Amino acid sequence: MDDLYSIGDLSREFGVTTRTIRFYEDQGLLSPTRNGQSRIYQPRDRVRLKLILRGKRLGFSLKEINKLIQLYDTPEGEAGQLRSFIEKIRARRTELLVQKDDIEHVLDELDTLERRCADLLEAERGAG
Amino acid sequence: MDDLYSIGDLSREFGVTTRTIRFYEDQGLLSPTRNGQSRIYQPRDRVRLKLILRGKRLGFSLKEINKLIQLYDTPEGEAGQLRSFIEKIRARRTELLVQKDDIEHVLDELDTLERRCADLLEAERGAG
DNA sequence: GGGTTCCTTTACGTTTACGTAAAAGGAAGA
DNA sequence: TCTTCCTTTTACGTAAACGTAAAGGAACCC
Repeated sequence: MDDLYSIGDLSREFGVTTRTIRFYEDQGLLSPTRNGQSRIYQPRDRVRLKLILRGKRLGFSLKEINKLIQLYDTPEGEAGQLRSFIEKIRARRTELLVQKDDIEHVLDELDTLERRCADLLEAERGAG
Repeated sequence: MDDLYSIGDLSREFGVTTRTIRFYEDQGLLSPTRNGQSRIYQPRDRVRLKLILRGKRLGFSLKEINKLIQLYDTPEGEAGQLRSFIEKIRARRTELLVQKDDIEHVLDELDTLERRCADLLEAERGAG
């Protein structure tokens, strides 16, 4: 229909089970509307699922993902809260920078490994 | 002593519990020597623990980390094995590139969020 | 020789993130 | 109408990665 998705649609599009999607809803990460009993997902729900899966790829727990999402949703005030939010953001950024560094290290190492393997293959071809 | 570490040393240095280190050993990721009953860690064990923790930061499971470590240790031949190793390496690299991209996205978003929070703080200061 | 600290093994408990099975309802197609 | 497919809720099961508690041994300090 008109930019509306069933649970099966999203399941297929993102390669996760319907169980998973329902679980995310149960954890408060998604809140689709209903048509009778059936869940109906709007584009914004789809975007949110995308964000959740990105968070997962980055090793965030669902709880953390929930908090990050709430960070977007609540443009709320109160200085204390805001300051602690900023702290969390900075901590997270530091972690991510470390992760990025890790990734670059590992990419280098993977290059080395692949070359080593290729060399070994060459050697076998020459001898075998 | 002379480049030897107790389990407590490593625990303190890397900020993990001794339970965790023993668990890694139980899973075949570490194999320290012994002095009587006590575990003795050589520099190479320390390096390996470092690798394990980096792997964890990147979201690898202990099983995957085990395989990656074995990739280093076994310069073994047989073409079939090598080809499948190369496949795995390439698949992993693709995943890591996606992760790196994810991280850059999130870093941008964190910047935006932090600025938003800072602005809100300014506003409160002006009003409060 | 009692206290403290560090180490050991054994083993049950816990959290996260789903998997999987059971039982049932609605809608589309032959 | 029968079958098939998609959906629902409920609920027990599970793998990973440790936490935590119990019970004990060895070393050091005063």
